[in-house]
Amino acid sequence: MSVNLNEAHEVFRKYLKQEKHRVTPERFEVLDFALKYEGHFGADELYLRMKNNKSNVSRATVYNTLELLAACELLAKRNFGENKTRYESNYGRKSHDHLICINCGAIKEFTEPEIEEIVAQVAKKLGFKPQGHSFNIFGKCNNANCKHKDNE
Amino acid sequence: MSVNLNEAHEVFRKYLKQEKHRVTPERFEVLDFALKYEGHFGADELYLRMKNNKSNVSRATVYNTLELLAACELLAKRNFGENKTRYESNYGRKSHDHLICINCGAIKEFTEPEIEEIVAQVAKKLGFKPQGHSFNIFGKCNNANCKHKDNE
DNA sequence: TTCAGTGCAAAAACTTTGCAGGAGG
DNA sequence: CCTCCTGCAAAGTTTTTGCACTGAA
Repeated sequence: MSVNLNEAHEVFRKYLKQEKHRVTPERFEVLDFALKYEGHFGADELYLRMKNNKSNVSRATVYNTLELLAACELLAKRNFGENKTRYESNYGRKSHDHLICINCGAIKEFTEPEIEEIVAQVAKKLGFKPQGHSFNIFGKCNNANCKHKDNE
Repeated sequence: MSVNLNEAHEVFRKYLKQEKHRVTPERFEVLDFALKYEGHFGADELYLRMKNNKSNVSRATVYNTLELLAACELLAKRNFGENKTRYESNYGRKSHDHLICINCGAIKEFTEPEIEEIVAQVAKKLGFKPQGHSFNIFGKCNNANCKHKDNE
C-alpha cells in the first residue's frame, strides 16, 4: 500500500513549474496526506486530519492544492451525489468507475473497457473534446450488514 | 413544450397515496413549476422562481417535494459536479446522459443503449440491484462563443 | 524585490432542522 | 382528532473570499 512519494512529488513539481505555480512545502504536505488517505475523502476531512496530525496548513491551501492535484491527475475528483467533492489517489492506479449502495453508502469499483469507447464515440458525434467522465451506478448491495451502517 | 399537467398530477397523486404521503396543494404547485422549468434547475432556484411568481410555498416544502418527485420519477435528479443537486423533468421523456463543457458549462444530452446493458451486467457481477445511474462526460465543446459564457 | 501563496476568519451557497400552527384523512 | 405538512428562521455543511503577511523565484 505504501506508494513512492518521491516519484509523486516529482510529478507534482513538474506540473507546478510548467503551469507557473509556485513550489511550496505546504503543497507537498497536502499531497502526502492525500496519497496516504485510504479510500475517498472530502477536502474538509483531509484538512481536519492534517490539523490533528499537527500540520498547520490552512483550509484555503488544502482546497486550493487538491484542485491542483486533480488537474495534474495525481488525484481523481469524484462526486457520489452527496453535494460534496470527493478525491481519491489516482497515482499508479488504473481508472475505474463506481457502484454506490443507496442503503448503506458502500462503494465498489469496477472497470469496463467499453466505457472509454462510448465516451470517445459520443464526444466525437457531438463535437466535444473529451477530458474525462464520471460513471456511477446506484443500487442496493448484497452485504449482510447493509442497512445497519449509516454512512461510508 | 407544454406538457399535460393533469396527467402528471395524476401520477403524483397515485404515488403519494401509495406511499401514504398527504396530498397537499403545495406539492402540486411545486410539480407545476418544476415541469414548466426549461432545462436543469436547483432546488433553491426553483424556490426563488416560485417566490417571484407570488407563490408562498416555503423553501422546506420545495426541497421536500422535489425529493418526492424524483422518487416517483416525474423528475430526474442530477449532479454535474458542482456540489449541488439539479433536477430536470423526466415526464414523458426518454432517459439520457450528459456531456458537460468544462469551459462554458454548456450541457448536451445523449442516449446510448449500450449503457443500460453495462449497468445491468456490472451490477449483476458485483451483487448489486441497480436502481439508476449517472453518466457524465466532461470535455470542451466546439461552440463559437464557448469561453465567453460564464455559466449555464 | 515582487507578487503568488499562505493562514485566518468571515461570508457565501446550498441544504437540513426545530418549532409552533394549520389542514388532510 | 390526530399527525403530517407547512412556513419561517436558525443552524449545519461544504466551499469561497478578503485581507494582511510571508517566502519562492
